[in-house]
Amino acid sequence: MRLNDLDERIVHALAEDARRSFADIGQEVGLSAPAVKRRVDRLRADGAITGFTVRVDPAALGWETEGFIEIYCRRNTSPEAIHRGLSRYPEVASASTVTGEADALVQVFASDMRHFERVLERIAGEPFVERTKSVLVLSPLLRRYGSGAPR
Amino acid sequence: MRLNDLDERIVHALAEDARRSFADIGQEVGLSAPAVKRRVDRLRADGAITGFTVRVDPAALGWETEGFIEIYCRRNTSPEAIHRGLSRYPEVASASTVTGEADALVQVFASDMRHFERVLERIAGEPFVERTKSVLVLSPLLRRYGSGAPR
DNA sequence: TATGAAAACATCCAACG
DNA sequence: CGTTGGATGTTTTCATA
Repeated sequence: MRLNDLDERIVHALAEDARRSFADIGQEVGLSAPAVKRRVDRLRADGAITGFTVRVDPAALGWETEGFIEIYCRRNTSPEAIHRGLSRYPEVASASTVTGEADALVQVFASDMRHFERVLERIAGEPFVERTKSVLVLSPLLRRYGSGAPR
Repeated sequence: MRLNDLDERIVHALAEDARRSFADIGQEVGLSAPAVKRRVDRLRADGAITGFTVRVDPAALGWETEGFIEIYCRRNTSPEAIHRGLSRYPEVASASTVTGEADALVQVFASDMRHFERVLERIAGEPFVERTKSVLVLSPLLRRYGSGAPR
């Protein structure tokens, strides 16, 4: 799908502050509050906007330990099953199915090594998980668009 | 700083939908709306919450192809050198040094496979890079938090 | 099909207990 | 931290181009 100029400016405004009022955004882009809302509703319905989220500083939240867990699933595990299984963990920041040997790559934030280990063990114990392989982040070099989508 | 269980549940609720009302979140965590707002204000002031943003479908913005590149560096490559080398690529969304066999894990968004391949080749040709190993994202299952502050 | 005006409704937030 | 009430924001309805 293609965004027009007005939509792009609205998305840009929301990207900077997703809690700005529609009236406020409307003033910036030259529309009334209802007009902005209608466009945002349409963008959500079309799937261009998938949601609104909070930008957090992991360290400030006490999540000092970051790592990636590669998951090797049992045969015939659906992506939906993986999603269901992983979405219960608040420590999971992102997850994707990937090409290559592993089936999924999961990004995890934990308060410390003990916490990370505990999460790893619980995920490894999920019924759809055959085995895991994990790497710890030593130091984040770049976090341009974060773990989310780029703008 | 340390945040308690209540703060964490509030952040989690906002991560799922940053435009939910404070009253709504309050019901979930067992607090009144003003109490939730006070905590959110404090989390913002402390830098734990750095803002609110919109989650956009990368495809809608023309970023159809996502992948991770593991970088194996030459001996004696500093994290700073990796950072300098990678920060010139707008396609690089995040990068970290990691434990394990590879030295760094790099997240890349590209417009399509050809674009991704071009970026991969250019990164592989960097003087500090010995070899690379990459996986493509088949489908993103979960994308919970927005970006933290770049460090 | 998209917009603005207006009204009904919900939410926010500063002051107070 | 909860409650209150005036201010502000949201969302539906309706008329218009």
